[in-house]
Amino acid sequence: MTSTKKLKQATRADVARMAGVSESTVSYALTGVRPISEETRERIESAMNALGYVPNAMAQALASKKSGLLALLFPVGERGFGETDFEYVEAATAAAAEDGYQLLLWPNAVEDTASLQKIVAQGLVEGVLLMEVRSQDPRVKVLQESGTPFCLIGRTDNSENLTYVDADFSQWGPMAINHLVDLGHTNIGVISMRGELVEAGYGPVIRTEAPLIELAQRMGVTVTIKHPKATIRAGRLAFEELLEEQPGITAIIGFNEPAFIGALEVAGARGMKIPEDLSVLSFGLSEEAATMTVPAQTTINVDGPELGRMAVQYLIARLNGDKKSVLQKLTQPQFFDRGSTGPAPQFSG
Amino acid sequence: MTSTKKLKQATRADVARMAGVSESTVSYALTGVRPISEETRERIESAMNALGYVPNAMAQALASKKSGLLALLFPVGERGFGETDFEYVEAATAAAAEDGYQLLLWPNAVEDTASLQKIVAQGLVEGVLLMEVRSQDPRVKVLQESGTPFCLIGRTDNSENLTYVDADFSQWGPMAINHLVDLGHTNIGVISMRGELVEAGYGPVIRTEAPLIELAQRMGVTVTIKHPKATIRAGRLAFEELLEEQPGITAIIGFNEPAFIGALEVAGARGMKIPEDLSVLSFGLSEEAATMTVPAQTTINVDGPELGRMAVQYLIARLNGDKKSVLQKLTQPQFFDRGSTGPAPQFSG
DNA sequence: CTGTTAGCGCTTTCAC
DNA sequence: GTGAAAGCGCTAACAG
Repeated sequence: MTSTKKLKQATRADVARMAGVSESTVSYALTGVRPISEETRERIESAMNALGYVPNAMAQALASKKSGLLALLFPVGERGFGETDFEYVEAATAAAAEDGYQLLLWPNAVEDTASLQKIVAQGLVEGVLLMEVRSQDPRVKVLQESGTPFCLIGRTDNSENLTYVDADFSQWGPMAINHLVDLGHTNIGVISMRGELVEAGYGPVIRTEAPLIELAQRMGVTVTIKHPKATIRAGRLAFEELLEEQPGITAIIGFNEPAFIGALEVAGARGMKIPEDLSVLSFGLSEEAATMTVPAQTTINVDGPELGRMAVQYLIARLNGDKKSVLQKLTQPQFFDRGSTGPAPQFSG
Repeated sequence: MTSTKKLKQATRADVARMAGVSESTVSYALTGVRPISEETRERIESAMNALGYVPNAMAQALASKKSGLLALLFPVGERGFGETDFEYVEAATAAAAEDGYQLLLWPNAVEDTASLQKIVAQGLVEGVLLMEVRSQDPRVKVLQESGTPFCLIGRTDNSENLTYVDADFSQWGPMAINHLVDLGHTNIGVISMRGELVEAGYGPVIRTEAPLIELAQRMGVTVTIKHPKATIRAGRLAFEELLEEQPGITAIIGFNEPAFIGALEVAGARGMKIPEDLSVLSFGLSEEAATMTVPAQTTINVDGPELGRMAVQYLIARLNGDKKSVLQKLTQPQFFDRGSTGPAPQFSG
């Protein structure tokens, strides 16, 4: 048998009876909200142990209007930077557990606001975490109107008054440029995300590219950006174009995983050695992926676990009644030097 | 403001009052458990719409003893085959949602049976899904004793009477051997998992290696298995040893991601071309990782989504009172030919 | 310091 | 077909 009969759990009434006190006294002994004599407390505790008493979560939730549950809303079919996603989830779950909360997974299409509305109206969860936030995210309004506390992992365009955590993409470009310029590179290519995302105003691309371009200009560095589709093939073409337009390129930055693989294939096919002939650096590439290439890739990444953790903490702060403080955080990028960048090659011709 | 004041949800009493019926009639209208006159039903429905009524999940759960929640117990700090994990979770979540259940994430150490016990005693969840199951898994006993229905993703040694889904590892080896033998290979190396796992009787390794060896022998194929630690360095050494012992090796199978990267590095350094000089095949490598290498890797994988989905379905079957049928499933391996295997090279010397 | 007493919002038996 | 009423197990005033 997979499961034996479900044995009946002891209730507070049982404990009260056995300890010879009232039910409420048992409650207060548990919460410590009011003083209990040492002797009573002991009687209650031994009764609880004897009965193997564990408070019923649902009754507690119903009576107190606190379920101890947080929802993690993750859109189905929309993946951010690959597999890093699970890191967020793991870290968020752990952070929640630390404060006595549990995480509920809610897969949901971004547009499906009807379900969202229903789901929060059920009163099951106390607060909501939003992943894969769009610059115009319809879910935000629904949550605001329902009065459910929430925290974004990411940002909308208009997020001044929202609670959120996000990667500070504005630092990624400058970090990369500085690193490469320090190595002597002055002509850099970028295999960025597909054009539609840029046109759609997708936050991460926009916030990354602008400061990158700006710093490059200030430093007198040539930067050429391509926006191929997210396929290996498109990446190959993009890099070939890049080399055509800028034969002097000595470094490339990738922000589009499949396309960047294509670019690296072309580099390999042309006999360009990494990092001797070409320095290579990826944005937002998971450790697993970064170590699969030969050589492994130097990356600039979002700190997923930190993001997940902070989001939960902010949300819980709101639940605890913090209505006033501005709870917004941009996390520092992580730089992993795995040796795929090196000094700019000297030109022989 | 992140959140406006939480507006009071209409209750069933409100609906009943507005529709001019009793509370219980509203309930029955909702569940359809007993016949309701067309006219009454309409009055109730319009009242519900007018009030924007949504049943309170917690009250429902308390009264009916059905929370609609399933727990997904995933051990912290123990990762199976890399990032495939999230696939299981996503698929499981979706499958649960289809049947009106929600998935609760419970990070938990395998040994922490005390927390597990407490957690199921709370009565919050109706059933439990176990990931990363060990051959001797202490959590199984706890769940059995508590009478909580559960389903394993994986297997214990003694799982005849348990509900589980697992990858059919016994097919992986033969599938790989057949594929390689078809291509003419007769001397094959395996970079498998670290030795401790084998000694500890870790299911996936044991179940994979034995049939692989057996079939190889039957087919007269030389197979040499190494069990390096899960590091690139260990993998390099292991492959060098392999080449030393078996200079005629023409194909290698990887079941240890970091180590296999090391092996591939050595192959590259020695100028062995894939697949011309060396055929390469990986077990349990995620698509992302498999496409990062050049060339991309042919893999034999567990069908994560299928596993997650089936696990939920089996669990729900148990919840629905199916106590008798044997609910056990071994899923077929997935073969992805990405071109890293090819005809065995002809010896030139 | 402790007990009494209403509920929380819904399910479900019993009765008409 | 419909209603009344007794809980589910716990919380939180309100009373000492």
